[in-house]
Amino acid sequence: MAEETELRYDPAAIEPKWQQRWAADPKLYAAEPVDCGKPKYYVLEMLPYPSGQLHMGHVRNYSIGDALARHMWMRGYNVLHPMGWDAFGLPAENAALKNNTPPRQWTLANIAAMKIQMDRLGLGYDWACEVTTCLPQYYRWNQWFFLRMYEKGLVYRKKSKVNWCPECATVLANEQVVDGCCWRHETTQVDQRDLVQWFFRITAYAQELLDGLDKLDGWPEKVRTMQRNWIGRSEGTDVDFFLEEQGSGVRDQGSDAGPSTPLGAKSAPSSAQDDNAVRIRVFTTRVDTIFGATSVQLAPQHELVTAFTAADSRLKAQVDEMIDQQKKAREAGDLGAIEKHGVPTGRFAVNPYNGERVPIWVANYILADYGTGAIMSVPAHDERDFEFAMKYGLPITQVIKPIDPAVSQELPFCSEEGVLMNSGAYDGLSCEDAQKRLQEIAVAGNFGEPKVTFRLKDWGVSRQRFWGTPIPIIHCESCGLVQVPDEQLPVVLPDQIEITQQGGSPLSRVPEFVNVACPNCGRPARRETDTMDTFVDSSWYFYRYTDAKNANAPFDPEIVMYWFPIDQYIGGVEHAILHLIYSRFWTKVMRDLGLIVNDEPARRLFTQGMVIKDGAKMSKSKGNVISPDEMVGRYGADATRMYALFAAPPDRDLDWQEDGVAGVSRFLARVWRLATKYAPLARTAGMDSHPFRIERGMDGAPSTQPTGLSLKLLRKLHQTIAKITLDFEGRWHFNTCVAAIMELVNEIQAADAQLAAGEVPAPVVRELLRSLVLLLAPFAPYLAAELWEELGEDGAVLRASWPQSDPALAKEDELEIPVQINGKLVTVVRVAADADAKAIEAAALAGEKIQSRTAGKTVIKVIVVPGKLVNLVIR
RNA sequence: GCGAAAGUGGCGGAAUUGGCAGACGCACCAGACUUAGGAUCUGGCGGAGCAAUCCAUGGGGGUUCGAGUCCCCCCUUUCGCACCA
Repeated sequence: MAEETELRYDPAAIEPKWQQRWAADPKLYAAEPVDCGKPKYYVLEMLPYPSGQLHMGHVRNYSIGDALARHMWMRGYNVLHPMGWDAFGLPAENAALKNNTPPRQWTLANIAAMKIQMDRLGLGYDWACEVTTCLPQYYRWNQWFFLRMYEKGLVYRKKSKVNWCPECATVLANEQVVDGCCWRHETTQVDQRDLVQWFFRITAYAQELLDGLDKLDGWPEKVRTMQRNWIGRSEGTDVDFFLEEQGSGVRDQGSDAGPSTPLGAKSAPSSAQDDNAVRIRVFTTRVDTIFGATSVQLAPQHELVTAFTAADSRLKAQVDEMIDQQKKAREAGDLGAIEKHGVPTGRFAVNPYNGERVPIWVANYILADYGTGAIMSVPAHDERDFEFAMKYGLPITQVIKPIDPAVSQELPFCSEEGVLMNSGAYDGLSCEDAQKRLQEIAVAGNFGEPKVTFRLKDWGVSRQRFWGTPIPIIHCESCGLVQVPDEQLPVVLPDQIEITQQGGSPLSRVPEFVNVACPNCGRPARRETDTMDTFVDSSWYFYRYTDAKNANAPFDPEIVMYWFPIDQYIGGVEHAILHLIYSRFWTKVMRDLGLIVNDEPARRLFTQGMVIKDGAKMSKSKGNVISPDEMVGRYGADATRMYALFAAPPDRDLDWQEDGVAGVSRFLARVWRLATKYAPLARTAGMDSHPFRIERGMDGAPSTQPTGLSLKLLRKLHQTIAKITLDFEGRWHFNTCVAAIMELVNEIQAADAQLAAGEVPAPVVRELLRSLVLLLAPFAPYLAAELWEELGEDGAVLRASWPQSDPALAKEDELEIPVQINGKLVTVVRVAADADAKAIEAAALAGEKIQSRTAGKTVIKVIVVPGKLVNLVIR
């Protein structure tokens, strides 16, 4: 065997060879037709943004998904395992600015580069259903959906304060604002601007999106909680306080020329409770405390404040300063830490329940965009109001006392375990009863109603960018907003465009794009120049995969019905609210459009941990980025992927240590040597030989039974099969799967001398190696393919059946039972695996160490757990 | 501040139901082989001790024959939310 030393595991030779073979076999990873008769399995990984470079997070995500897909193929499923590109978005425009490369060209080149990286990694995707969101074949359906939603009233336009990122020069959704800064530019503070924007009415589905979470038991609880908090449902009451008229002189002075009276008030009524009085609507979850309201607090941006300040320059200055201060705090990133601060407006409001007059203040802690932007302040029963009242010496009136007299009455008392006091006719009612009663009164008196408020806002989708889906609307001077007719879709992005850093939408500077005949009246009109948020693209791309080439519809409902819901979705937890809530919304909209029947996109969701390096997130700025190409080049794709699965359980963060990759690579080399060495022996056994699978005879007893070393190795094999199979069913601790394969290999390796001496029959060797390769196939596909061929097997290893564990063979016939005295380990005894408690106890007591330790002592109690342990309690 | 997850050797981690703590790998140490290699093989590797043994899963208490695992209190780290009325 002189040449043996020259043979080495060489991934650089093996991997390209199989890449070529696989590329020549497009059927290999292809989904089969819906009528193929097999059970389906849809495994989906989040599609990447084509930055040009895969990063380790992708490698990890895709290694998990690919292992699962390969396993399911081997289990005989019809697997859909697609990949695509989230190809619209700002970086392409930035690159265009920097390199003078058109976004399209830049993006498509990046896609080509990343596809090569994916192929090198050996990821088994069905490229026939590839989706690239920046191509008109895809985004025309964004436009189509937009129009269908527009027709259903789910799309609307409104002028609103929007989050504006000066760096992106575009609007951001609330979800894209993190600590007051842009999610892409973490140090760039977001401005507020007034713009007319397009919105998707996601709030129409707020309740359903919330309710659906309870049924998504295949999703991590963490994600469900985050979505619940984001939707932020709260039940309460809207109540109108009445604006008390000022002394007639003051009022009359400003009323004509001054601010338009807010909230539809007409003339100045004499009575505050007149039907025509200006109403200040507040939202409260604690209407039961309303008798303790000692002021009304308005957000600085509240429209009534604007009205007040128009006539009061001193107040205006104070309010402006407050808004400015909020802005600065946001810049500093500690909006929450800002001290409560307010100014009295000098105006008063009347409590509709008792006619009490309370001052109206403007306060910096009132959010303009939640509820009504106005609250009633009840210092005795709300911590924030308490803090505020203490600061400004506002009265604090207790109106709730605890039910349990033992509970401290110290204010603020915020519990709802109480009864009313100082509340007139309602004294003595429980908080809960009072809320109901007071709501009824408000409805009857026409000054309020029960109200459910959500924190979730409608989804602003307008972006003043070039590289996105054009919004398919035409502005016509005579017809207004006109839909682009379906047959004119897609509205295609112009090719020739100069990207500049000027504000506003780049498309507005392309006359050929903007100028269009109105589809309605034919007169000159202008196209909408906003493009859609890229989260639109990723909200439904996984439906398109099932029928990616359909030119007549976004997809064929029949095909979607077969594949959906997604059986397993895998991605990073950073998408827990943005992408995953939009996707759920889109699914419900498509269902209500009659396109699909499923309520939710994905049955199971798995969020993998981050890949970190030296305890910190990999980032260019920290200079700790490890490139997948480098790893693949040095150790091969198999070692890189397998390390990504081995180094930590998939749901936890993974610290990338190159030494670890080298270790996995050494392991694969060991497998390669072992398999190559004994493959010739294995091949001498016939293809159908399974001599040591236990056949049951007529009497139920095994008719063939391996013995000695063969038994030992086969037992380990079948234990390993059982362990890994179980993990694929749901626990997904692939790190221990890899460890189990290593143990198996170690055990076979330890028998090297006997194997070499021919002490193990060829059929057993074949069985061992064959199964080892099958177990390896989801984790190290290249090596598995290579060794499969080496073993003389026909066809792709992916088409072979996943091995089955034979429980009879996996079962140990002798066990080591630990024997404890008073809970401390003293010794172990070997007993038959099926020994009963009595036999185990006898064996334990017979042991020498036990004898000497119990001599002269009293054994009070003997605990025997068959198969587990013996514990002697002695004194 | 609120909520969630986590805390185990020098390091990544294992222990699926309360039952031999440290599987598997890395690093390290010793040895073998040698065409000297970032190769391979053998052995060792939580701490203390010559040893028998004792101590050890962030800290402290508890339940139990028995606790990394269950309960209570505390500490630390990470993540999410953070005036949502």
